This record gives sequence, structure tokens and C-alpha cells, in this order.
Amino acid sequence: MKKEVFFRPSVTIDSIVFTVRDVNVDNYRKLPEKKFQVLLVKRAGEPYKDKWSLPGTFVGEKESFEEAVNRCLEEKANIKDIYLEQLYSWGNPLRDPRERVISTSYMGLVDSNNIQIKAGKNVEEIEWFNIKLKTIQEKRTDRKDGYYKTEQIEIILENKEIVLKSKVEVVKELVNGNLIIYTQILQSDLAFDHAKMLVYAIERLKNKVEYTTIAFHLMPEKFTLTKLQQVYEILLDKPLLKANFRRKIADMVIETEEYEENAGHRPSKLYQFNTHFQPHVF
Amino acid sequence: MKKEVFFRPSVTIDSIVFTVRDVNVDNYRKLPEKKFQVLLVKRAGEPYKDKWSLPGTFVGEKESFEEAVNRCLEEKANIKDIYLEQLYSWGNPLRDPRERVISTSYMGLVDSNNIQIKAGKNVEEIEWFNIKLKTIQEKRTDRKDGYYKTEQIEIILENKEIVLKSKVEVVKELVNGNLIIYTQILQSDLAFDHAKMLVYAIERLKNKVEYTTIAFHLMPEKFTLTKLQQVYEILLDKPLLKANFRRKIADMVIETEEYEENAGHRPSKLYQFNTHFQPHVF
DNA sequence: TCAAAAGTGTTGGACCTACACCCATGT
DNA sequence: ACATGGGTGTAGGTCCAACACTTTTGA
Repeated sequence: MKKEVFFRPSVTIDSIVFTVRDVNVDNYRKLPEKKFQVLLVKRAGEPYKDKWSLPGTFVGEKESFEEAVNRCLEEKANIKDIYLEQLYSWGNPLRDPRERVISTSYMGLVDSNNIQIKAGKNVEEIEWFNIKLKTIQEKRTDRKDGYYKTEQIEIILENKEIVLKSKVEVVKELVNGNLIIYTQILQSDLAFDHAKMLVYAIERLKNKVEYTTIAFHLMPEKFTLTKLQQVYEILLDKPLLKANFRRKIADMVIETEEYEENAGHRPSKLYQFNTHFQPHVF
Repeated sequence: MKKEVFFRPSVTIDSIVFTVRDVNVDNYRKLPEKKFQVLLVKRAGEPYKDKWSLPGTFVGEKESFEEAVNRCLEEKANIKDIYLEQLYSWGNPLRDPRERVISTSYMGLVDSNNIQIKAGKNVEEIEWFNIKLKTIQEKRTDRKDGYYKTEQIEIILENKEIVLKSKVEVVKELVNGNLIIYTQILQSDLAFDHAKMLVYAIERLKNKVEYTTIAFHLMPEKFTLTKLQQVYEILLDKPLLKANFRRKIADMVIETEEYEENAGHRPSKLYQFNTHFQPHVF
């Protein structure tokens, strides 16, 4: 580390904010349908002007990453005080068309229904988009003491008539005992390499739901067990049996004395997160 | 994103390379003792001249993070082609005494005994240090709908007569449903914030051993099940029962026709990693 | 009355824990 | 012969999936 002049890139953060929200209710008896959504902004400036992208910003000179993410979300979306977790730093030299920019992505989770987003600084529009992920191709080639595996994933993001499609290829390679993973964007309606970031974040979230208590960050303070189950179901992408689910999460929640009323059926007890439950963090 | 002049920090990578290595054998019958170790270099230049630190380097202008880590390890330590995984990016504005430097840390894992390290560029010395972690204090304060938890961790790194001690405090805070984690160095014999990076890496590795196949990256191509068990035991920091361990990892390995000989006891079969086993990745 | 969801109980099987025991080797 | 590790079997308990069933509400 001599007193040389080293290369200095620009540094940004990008935030991938997820939520699970109620959509239309067709029947006074039925529970509202839930959708897994991500927050996108329509870019007001170059590059990628008028493209939808993850909310991001340059990191200020005296600002930590966390401060930059919080500022970004407040300035651009009017969101404050949400759960945030650093995910990954993207350092590919060619990821920004202008010049080299490295970006650290953060995942944010917000409680379903009481947040009001508002387009802010450098933002033309801001919206929640429904997320659909599909594996459209999987190939595996075995080699001597290893393998080469590719998986093509299609991401469809929808908000009313707006449909954004992206296709990403994840390559996992085992070369003399060492696993190498890299991702490639085949096609994307999103700005920059945001399709990659999104796929990474979704995989991580889905994965962590299984062995941590991260899903509670998507819930309001008090919630019914059925709503919690719906959140798990939408993230794990499979139906769960009620009795079994309740036994599984029994230690993670505490019942309150309150009930949810005015549904067309038996009122359900409201629960809270049990802060004494010892969760995994990673 | 206007055409403004944005702040540009220097960017580095730091590598935390772990291994589990055999140390002295006292008895021709007994298996060698294993030690969990990390690779450190003694800095040749300022700042922190003559301090031990994690091997790191500035990221070149046309270089990805992975390329920088590989170059760093080859230049400084003569290590090539090892398993690497990005862990975390450290962006605290004050983490480098000279000027703002952000650093992305990578964890590296190498097979126990057939690697030969060699001090290289900007390195005075290079050594494997035994790792001992101890939780020396744990406090929890409950608050309305949340808590405040601190954990003090002592890290002792040893190589012959050299003993490096560090003390780190991890704070976990639950504030209106959102978990915030931050770490603070109370005292450290290591350069920069490397004590933090090390604690983070150790926790992540220990955690991943439980639900992924990451430990196999610490093994040679062919190994005995007892040696694999020893690696698990040292990382999980608890003894395991042989019969149960073997049933647990049965699907992850394939037996070969080879045997380990010349021990003072019954020869053990050599196994390989089963590349068809579907592991978790995160 | 009844559709919808709330909430609980049961049963068989899979898996995990702890322990016991026998086998093969080099000196 | 024997210390040492290699290797396997089993009994008991826990956990989990699948299913069945009862309860409570608002219109």
C-alpha cells in the first residue's frame, strides 16, 4: 500500500424493497388475495431514462451505506424506518454504461398495507410490481469430478398494464472441488444489471424464510396466523397445512387478547412476534 | 443521476482465508490433532506498518472483485484456485485512517494440508494463525416491543509465540419490529477493522456448515469420514457421534475403492464429495 | 342456515440421539 | 496382545406430513 494514486470508482447503493400486499377481495367472506411485490421507480434522467429500475443513489462522502439507503428511500419513495439487510456488492467493470460504478445492494422488507409511497427526487413514477419467477430451462453437464449447470430464469413484473420481462441465466460450475457461481442477463426491461440483483434478492429472501424469522418483517405488529401463513406460502411458493404451520411457528409468536372482527367468519386471534425467540440471523 | 461530479472512494478487497490443518502427532496410533486457522500477513507499509492483517488489495480499474481477490492471494501468498465467496462490504466512512476506503470482504476456504504459502508483494511475513473465539459477555435489555442485546467476543489468534488479541462487541437491537445489527471493535491487535471482518466471517462459516456443504471446500479430493467429522466438529465447536454423523452426511459422499493405510489401526475407506447432492447455496 | 375461515386432535412414518457392540490394523 | 480408530445396529423419542373434525361468525 504505497502512496500511489489508485483508481477510484463511483459507489452507489441499490435497494430491493419487498412487500406482500392484499389485492382485491371478491367475496365478503373470503380473505383478500396476497401478492408478492417489489418497489420500482421510473428513472427521470440518463442513463436508462424512462426505464423502470430499483431505487438507488450515489453514496455521499461522509455517509455509510445504511445512511445512503435510508436517504434514498426517504427521498425517492417517502419510506422510512424499514428493515434493511445488505445483500451483495456488484463490481463488474462494465455494469454501468457511463463509467465504472460499483453498487452494493440492500434488501428491504416492509409491512404489507400501511405504507404510502410517493414519487420523489429524480423519480418520474413509483409503483409496486407483482413478481412472478419461472425457471424456464435447466441443464446439467457432468464432467470429471465436477459439473456445469445452467438455469434460465424468467422474471415478470406487473403493475396494471405495465409488464416488465427479464431473463437471467445462473451458471453453477464445480471445478476441482470449488463451486463457482455467476449470473448473466440474457434480456431485461429493467435498467442496469437490476434484473440480476432482483433474482439474487428473491432467492435469498425465499431461502431465509425457511430457517430464520425474516418473514415477520413483512408483517404488521399484530397479525392473524392465517395472514402469516399466507406470507409464508407466497414466499415458499407452495401451500401449507394449517395445523402443521401453526405448530411450526408456535414458539415464534405470542398471542394477544385482541381479535380481528367483521369478517364473514369466526374472528381470529391476533398474535405478535415473540422477541424472546432465538432465531438464526444469517 | 445528473452529470454531477460525485464522490469517489478508493475500493479494496480483503480476503479471510480459512483452513483446518493437522498439527503435531504424539502417538503413532492416534490421529493428528486439527486446528482451525486463518491466513494473516504482516504489513510491509503504512498505515499499520508491521501489524498483522488480512491479505487485501486495491481493486484495479478494469478488474472485478473476484479478479482482485485472486490476484491478491496469488501475489501476496502464492495461493491459487481456491473456493471464494463474497461476504460483506464495509463502508463506514472512518474505517481507514488515511481517507475513505470501502472494502468488500471475501471468505476463502482451502484444503487442509497441501497448500504452500509464501510471503509476496508488500508482505513482510505470512502465517496461519490458530483461531480461538470466546463469548466473554452477553447482556439483554428488554424494552417495549423490542430488545437491546450486546455480546462481547474475544478473538485470540496464535502462531507459535505470536498472540494477537481482539475484542469486538456485537449489538443486536429490535426496534419497532426491525432488527438492527452493528459491530464495534473494543480493542484489536489487527490492522484496520479486520477484527470485525474476521468475526463476521467466522460466524458465517460456522452457520453455513450446518445447512450447506461448504465444509467440503476444506477437504482434499479424497478423505476419510473421520477427518470430515473432525472438520465439522472443529467448526461447530462440539463433539459429534460417529454413527449419527455418518448417517447425516451419507448422501453427500461417494465411497471410493481406496483405503488410507499405515495408521496404527484398521485402514479407513476414502470418500469423495458426491457432486449429485443438491445442497443449499446461501 | 351456511359459507368461510378459525382452531385442534390423531396417526404413521421419517429422522435424530444415545449407546452398544464388533472389526481390522501395526507395533 | 492391545490400543486405536473403523464401522454398524438398535431402541426410544421427537418431529413432521396428512387428514379429519369441531367451532364461530356475519349476512
